[in-house]
Amino acid sequence: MDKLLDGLILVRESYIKKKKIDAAIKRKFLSCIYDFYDSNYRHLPWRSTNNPYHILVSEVMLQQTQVNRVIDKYLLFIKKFPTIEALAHSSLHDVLGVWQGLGYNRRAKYLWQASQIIVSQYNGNVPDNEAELQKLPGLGKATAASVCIFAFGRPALYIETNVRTVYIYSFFANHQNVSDAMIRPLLEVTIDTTNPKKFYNALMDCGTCIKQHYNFSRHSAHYTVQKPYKTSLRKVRGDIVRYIVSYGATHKEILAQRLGYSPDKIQKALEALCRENLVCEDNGMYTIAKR
DNA sequence: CTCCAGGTTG
DNA sequence: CAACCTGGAG
Repeated sequence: MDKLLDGLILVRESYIKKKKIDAAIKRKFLSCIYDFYDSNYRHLPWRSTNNPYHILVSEVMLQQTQVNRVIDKYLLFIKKFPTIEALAHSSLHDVLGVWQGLGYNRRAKYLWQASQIIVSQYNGNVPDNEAELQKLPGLGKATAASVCIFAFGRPALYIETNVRTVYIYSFFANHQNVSDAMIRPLLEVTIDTTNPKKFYNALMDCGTCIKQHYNFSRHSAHYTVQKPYKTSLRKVRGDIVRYIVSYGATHKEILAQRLGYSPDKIQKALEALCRENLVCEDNGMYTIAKR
């Protein structure tokens, strides 16, 4: 791992000297990340499948959560919903039940809706190009690219936190506010089009390693500071969904009482959840939405 | 207890 | 650009 960090510093120095990435620097960069990858490969369940639906599930989970928290949920999810048809035909209630612990409930709903669109409009086949993938709910630029890469082996340009870390460490270590627009051209010339899956898997593992030693997130233009937890509605919303998922339809006064929030907070959270169609009201009782 | 990781949506 | 969620780290 010191070998990775030191090797990439040599890449950085050559790049500063030559001010561009020539064939020699590209070769050096790739050999650094592949050497590391060959001896530090992480055996992750979604790396040993070619099932595009399973890849889609893993990528949606990974866009919001760190690897070690996704592994068990991913295995549980594909066990419970082994095919895209199984997911499409399940209730949102059941999907959210498996999702609890991952966070961001609306993304579970987007994934569920995406599965229904794929079944009804794509004959159950996950689209294999970025434009179509990006039309699906919950898939933006990054996840569309990652599905192209990991499900179909296409050399898409994929920029997420680990990729940013590797490129900032290798090429922008003394910069502030590095934007994705600055990273993209370097990614374009360094990408290993002969094996995009291996290339990006290696970047993921290298990024994770580098982060254990340096935190470059503040160098990225994407870095933001979160609002304080207590002044937001996040926790209340999550608690409500978790309660309804385990106990079924519930009256709002019961929610306030059981969860220990003021009726006002419960009311506000319920309004937001209903507005997003995650929860709905059925004469005084709140349940998980049906669609 | 506070801080922090993560990409998409509206 | 703010909101979304959870749980591990400090």
